[in-house]
Amino acid sequence: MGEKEFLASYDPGAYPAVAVTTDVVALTIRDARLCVLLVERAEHPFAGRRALPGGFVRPDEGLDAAALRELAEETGVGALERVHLEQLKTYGNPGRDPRMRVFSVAYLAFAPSLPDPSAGGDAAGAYWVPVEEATNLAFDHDDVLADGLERARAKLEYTPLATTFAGDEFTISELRQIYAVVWGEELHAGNFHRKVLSVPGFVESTGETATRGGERGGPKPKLYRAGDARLLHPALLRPTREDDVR
Amino acid sequence: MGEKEFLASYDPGAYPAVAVTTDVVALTIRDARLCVLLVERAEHPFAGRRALPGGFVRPDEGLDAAALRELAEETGVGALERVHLEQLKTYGNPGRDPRMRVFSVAYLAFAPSLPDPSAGGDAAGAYWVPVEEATNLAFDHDDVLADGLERARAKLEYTPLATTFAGDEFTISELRQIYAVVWGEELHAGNFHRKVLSVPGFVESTGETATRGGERGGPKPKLYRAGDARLLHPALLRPTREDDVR
DNA sequence: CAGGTTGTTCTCAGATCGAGTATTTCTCGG
DNA sequence: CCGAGAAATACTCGATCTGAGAACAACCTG
Repeated sequence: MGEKEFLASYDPGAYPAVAVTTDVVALTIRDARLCVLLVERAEHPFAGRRALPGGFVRPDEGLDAAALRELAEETGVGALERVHLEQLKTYGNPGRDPRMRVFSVAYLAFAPSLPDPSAGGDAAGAYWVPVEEATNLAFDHDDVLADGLERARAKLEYTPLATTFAGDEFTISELRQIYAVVWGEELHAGNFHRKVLSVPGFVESTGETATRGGERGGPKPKLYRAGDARLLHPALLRPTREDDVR
Repeated sequence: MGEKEFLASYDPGAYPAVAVTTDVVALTIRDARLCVLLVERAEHPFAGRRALPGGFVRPDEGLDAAALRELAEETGVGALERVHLEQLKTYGNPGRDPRMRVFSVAYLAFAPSLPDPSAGGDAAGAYWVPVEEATNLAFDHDDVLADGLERARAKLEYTPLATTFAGDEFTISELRQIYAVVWGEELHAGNFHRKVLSVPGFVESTGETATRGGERGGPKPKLYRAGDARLLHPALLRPTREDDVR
């Protein structure tokens, strides 16, 4: 019966204290690797272990605002205009924090390549780690990261969010690289090209051309910017996986 | 820095109390209408208004368990084997409950047609309401319901969850009805038939035939049961919507 | 300059889709 | 008991989409 059962009988202090935090799975691409932002824990539980950045939701702060603030504190502000931030899932198993009942609302963030976070913000020990190396995290953050990665991979299929990993202007090949890195498999260049240009609103041409060809040769590619689509229609599906049955 | 910032400086009682609840968007199909389970509030805030069923998460209870318990309390147990329950989203804006800071973890449930809930359980005022009539709910439950409906509609596209609205055995037409009711539009019978049978693992034949034809005529349809697929490959897409751009 | 790489466009066969038709088997109201 | 209408299922057809590969020119590096 909604909150009413609880609140009708609510006696402040009668219940054990609970805390609500937000944790952020912030993803970016650096050197053709998918990386996640981690911090090193100094304090007691899991001291020395790496964890996702996060923290307490303040009394008058919304959840989205709390996640955005945490991210800004770790990465240094300013770069935050182009990030995409969305709620991922809430984790609240008893015992996930050894000290008290903590509910963590996890968020997923996509960011273009950012400078090393150590420089700005009050977070001394924050850094980007390739996702394959981000194991053995504190709390249940291994699970959170895994859920975030799966969500990110799925979102690339039917939303234009891959463009938030790129700069303002990008080439089709750079976009393909993003898909390849996040999905962990190469894509057919010709088909990808055709597909991207055929989905309405995915990218729009700037009319310009890059000043240089690729690293190892090739013509100067055309430049594009993100279009106005919110959903890709039809979707860009991952190469067939076998995990569709069981 | 995870929970550590908060907990390092945590002084029980120094922070205003917060509460965590679960609310359930439980959907079923009755009389060819998509219905949601609502309860009538008796107590103070929003007294007399309808709300989603939900309640306080107990100290040693996980989130999924809390949602399942709430649902069982409202619908009467027993029927719970065939329900699908998944986390939807967490709502925690300050002010969403006028009395104190409440975080609500919303769940989405799909259930086959159930008996009227008033009969069983301790919830006197629970009943199924067609979703179009479920407006003006307490708290921010209008938003929660809207999010749940959108999620449900999307999930039918790429998962076999529509079968959880049906009984153990069903006909292709009954399945089509479910899609039509949830999506709010008719589907081409022939194409739907072809599609369902061509997606591996969606349904499997029981070899049996219904004992009767349709209400208003037609041959006795074949019976099927849910297959072992977790994802539909390729997906069953909704007829083209225009809300893909903006 | 030569060889290898890349951006971009085409081709082609196979799968899929929307729409419509055909056929057969029912139910129901005279 | 009959005939009309409805539904289950199968089939057709043209348009579209997909994956795989080839072609070609532009461009880098050495």
